[in-house]
Amino acid sequence: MSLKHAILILLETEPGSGYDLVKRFKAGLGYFWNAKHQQVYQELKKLSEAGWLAFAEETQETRPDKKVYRLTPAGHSELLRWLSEPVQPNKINDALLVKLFGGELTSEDNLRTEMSRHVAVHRQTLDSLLAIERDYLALSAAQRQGWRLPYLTLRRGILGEQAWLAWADEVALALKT
Amino acid sequence: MSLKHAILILLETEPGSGYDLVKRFKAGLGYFWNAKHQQVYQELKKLSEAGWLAFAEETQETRPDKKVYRLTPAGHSELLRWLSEPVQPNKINDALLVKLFGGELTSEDNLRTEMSRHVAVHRQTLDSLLAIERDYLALSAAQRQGWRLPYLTLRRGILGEQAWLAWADEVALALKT
DNA sequence: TGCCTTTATGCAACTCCTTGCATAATCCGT
DNA sequence: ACGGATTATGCAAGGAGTTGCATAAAGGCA
Repeated sequence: MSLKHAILILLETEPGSGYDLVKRFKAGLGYFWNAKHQQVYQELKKLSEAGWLAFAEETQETRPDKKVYRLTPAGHSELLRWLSEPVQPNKINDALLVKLFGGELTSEDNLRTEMSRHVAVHRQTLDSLLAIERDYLALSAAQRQGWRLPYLTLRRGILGEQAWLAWADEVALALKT
Repeated sequence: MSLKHAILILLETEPGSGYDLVKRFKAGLGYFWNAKHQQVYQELKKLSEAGWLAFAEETQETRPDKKVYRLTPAGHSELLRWLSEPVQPNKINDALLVKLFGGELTSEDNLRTEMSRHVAVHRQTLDSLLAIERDYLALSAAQRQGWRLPYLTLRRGILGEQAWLAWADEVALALKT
């Protein structure tokens, strides 16, 4: 999987600690790659052992000490290798659809409630993605240049959420009977 | 996770062997819940041990023997319990977006090639979903009734793939520079 | 005759990911 | 003064999912 490579990408841009990475995941990459803090720490350990990362322990006085990780040359070339190699198309595992598929066995009311719970989540995600898009579009053309590719991933999030919500409308209509 | 429950749903509709289930996954549920044959067999074993499934060994003459699994009453009530309980919103792990996010480190040509590979896959998926939809719409209103909810999951697939392809057009435009 | 596909199931070993717990200092609000 | 959030890292155990291998008989095609 590519948690490894997501971490390499983030650290390539800027070295940081596990804790930093978790925050950076939440701020951006996290919309299309999920990772709990545990997994990040475990992966950092493995990546160090593999020789792709090196860390320096930084002693802090008012904060707990931290390990600042950065790519080694081997890590850098591994990242380039991965980028040049095809990634496999995403596999989907969507429990909500499983539930809907088998929904004859439960009440429509239950399905409607479940749907509205999910609609709320998706609407909120869409809102925050649109807020990020507004910030991006407010930048000067020169500044936008650096975020060109991440912006395309943001667009994927926006179009994906909009399609999800359009689908939810269809479902609401079908369950109204 | 809900591979367990996907299997329960399929077997509730009709008992079958592991081999049957794998085929049924490929035919329908597989568009939104992936499982390799290994995992299906492992899961069937666990579900039997948990008392949610029972199996009968069927001796066949011209074919290898098989185990036909069906829900026990405990399995049935577990399925109802699961259906009545909220499922958590889906987490996304999309390696292609990770790659695009870090795409500055590689050539645009590489990104374009990668995208067209994925476009081909998504177009094909969309085509087969649309073919299934045509079959569904050709049914009589009475027949359609039984597939009402699975049809909604099919719609999710169709709208999702269309949105994906619309996004790919945006990306193609952005990478044309 | 020889080879590939289909039917049918499974072990073993591994990686990936989640859950629960644990520690410890500091900052901030009430 | 007390409690909760923030900063910072990690172990241990287990569940979920992948990869590679193994077996075995029958059907279809060239």
